[in-house]
Amino acid sequence: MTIYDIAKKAGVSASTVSRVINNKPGVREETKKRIQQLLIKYNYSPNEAARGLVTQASKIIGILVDDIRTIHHTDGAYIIERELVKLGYCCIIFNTGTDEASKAKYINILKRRRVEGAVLIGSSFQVKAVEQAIKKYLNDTPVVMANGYLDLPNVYGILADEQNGVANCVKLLYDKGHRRPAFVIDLHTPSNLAKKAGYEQAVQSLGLGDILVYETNRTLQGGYNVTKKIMQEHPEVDGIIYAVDLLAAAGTRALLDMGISIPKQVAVIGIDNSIYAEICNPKLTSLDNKLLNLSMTAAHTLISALAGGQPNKKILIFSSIEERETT
Amino acid sequence: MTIYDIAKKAGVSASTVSRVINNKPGVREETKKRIQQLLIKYNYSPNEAARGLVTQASKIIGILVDDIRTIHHTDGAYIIERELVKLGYCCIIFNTGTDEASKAKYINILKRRRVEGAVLIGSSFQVKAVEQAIKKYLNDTPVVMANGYLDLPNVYGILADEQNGVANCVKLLYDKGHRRPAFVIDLHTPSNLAKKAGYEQAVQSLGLGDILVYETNRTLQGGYNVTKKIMQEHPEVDGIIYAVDLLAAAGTRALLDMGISIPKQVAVIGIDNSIYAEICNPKLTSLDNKLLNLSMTAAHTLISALAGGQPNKKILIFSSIEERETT
DNA sequence: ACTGTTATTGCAATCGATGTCATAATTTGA
DNA sequence: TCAAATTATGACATCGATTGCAATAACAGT
Repeated sequence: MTIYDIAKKAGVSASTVSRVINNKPGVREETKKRIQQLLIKYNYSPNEAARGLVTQASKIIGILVDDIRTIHHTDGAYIIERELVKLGYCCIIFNTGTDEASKAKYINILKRRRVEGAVLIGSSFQVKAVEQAIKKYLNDTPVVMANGYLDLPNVYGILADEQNGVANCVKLLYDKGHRRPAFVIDLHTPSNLAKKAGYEQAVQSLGLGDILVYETNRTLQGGYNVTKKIMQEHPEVDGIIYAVDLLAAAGTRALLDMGISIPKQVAVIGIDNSIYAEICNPKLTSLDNKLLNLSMTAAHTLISALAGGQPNKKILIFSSIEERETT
Repeated sequence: MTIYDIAKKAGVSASTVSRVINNKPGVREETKKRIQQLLIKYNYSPNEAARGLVTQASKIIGILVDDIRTIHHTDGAYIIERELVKLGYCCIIFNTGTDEASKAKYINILKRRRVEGAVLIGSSFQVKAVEQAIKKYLNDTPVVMANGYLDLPNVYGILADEQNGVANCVKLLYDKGHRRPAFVIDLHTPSNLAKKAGYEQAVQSLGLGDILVYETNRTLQGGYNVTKKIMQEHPEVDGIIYAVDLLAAAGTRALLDMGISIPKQVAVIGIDNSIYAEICNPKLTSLDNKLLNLSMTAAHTLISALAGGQPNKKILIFSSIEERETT
């Protein structure tokens, strides 16, 4: 059922039908009524692709998510979607994985779909390949990075202040008498490297001795094993900060299984203050990077840019520590 | 940069450029090379909307998710997205909420975008308003329901066998000597009602006395409070089955806080076997509805239907119980 | 050299909308 | 009642691709 079919049935031209559909003036009330009834009768729905072709407005926003195992990234995508749908946009969502080349490929797909804006969720987009792809394909399309930044005229960055956040975690441990903190990292994303830098900075400025950074993969088993390893190699450790709550959750279990009391002997801090932190028993103290806030800010930055506004190029979201039972 | 721009620069017609882009035969090798170089030089990307208009193929799949708080629904959406992207589709994702009218609205949006197929994730799509909207707008578009079914020619249902699954949970408790099971439900979705029916059926067939069904909202606080209430009103209860892992996680904490030992005094079973069940301490025994399997099956059912195949109209996915530390 | 084939290429219609401009219909004013 | 102003409507170009068919070019074969 096209606009022409309706026009024929109504005995008018397509232009008139178009006017009615878009509620434009210049149609006699009587014909308008007649056309509206036909539109309903035949379940007419405009073809947005055709409409977008002539209006040069796809009304599509592209959302790329780097890692779907990261619960707040996927949650963030849904939050952003919800805000944009309110304005009549629709969102195409892709999970790109962490590989650079495939990210560039997805940015090209966004171009082919002629998206009006894009949101890149995850710090791993902060790489050369993405920068080049944006320059090449999304040159005059607003791009908002949720927890990342690239220095391009059309890119807006919303960043969590992770370095200071983690430094504050070390200070919290220090204030509670824990002088030998370790840090567990999984992926080497810019975000995680910032966290690590915060840990190192605080350890040095407080004079807490050697840096103790351990690596593992982002699984419960990984978090469990690395924790046992830490305690075996460095029994003097009395606090562990994990790059994500998931690992911290596994870590607390490892500590309990080793008969170590939390937080008395070893304190634990997770990062993200996700639902995991609350489900855990004992409940995790966690660095709250305000990721919900970050996603909302990303959405509204994009909305502002789409409306032709001049949003801030770079916004820093401050963190706080949600203390629970592991410190 | 359109196909005409490239054509002009190459000194050929748009048709020839189109042939090169789509790798069709009938272009001299030399001109082909020349055009390909220009395509790269000017970063040409085809406008998929224009292409879709003439080919009558949007290459878009619509995914509707009823409740983004349900972690396996959102995960399911990403799994389905990944499978379809491989075939060159792109997915528009909407979260509809549980309200019927808005679901119909989103189905209309899918129509306007001329999606080639749709996936509805969540049992709450199993309602009249959705049935009518599908009939009206997606009449000859394959629609796959992940955990739901509607009797329409173009609808395919992938269903978790929740009723039997929960009945088996009651039997498991029975076999372990727990004779007074309670059941906690949150939303009144068809899925949850099936779970409840399974509970009731098993309690009756095993002759375990009164039905003990409690309601709460899907929050940690809700799960915590309802558990305390159950134990206060019915201290004889020795097993609790929760409609979702999240509530079970909160419930175990409530029991522990009351000084009740798990599973000796009261056993706990969650449903979905999500990451929550593993993060919990003690780790939750959980009914595994194979939701990952369900999502994959949904994706492949849609893919088959898109390819013109005749997939099964209704597929039942059998569940199993993942026993951990709470039974 | 001329005709018959075959390999290249271009013209023009099409997809389903929108929007400009011209024209037809209606209303207003004198 | 007729010109002028206003309102309603339609014809047609356009957006950026694809594609069937016609036209041209290249190349054999005799």
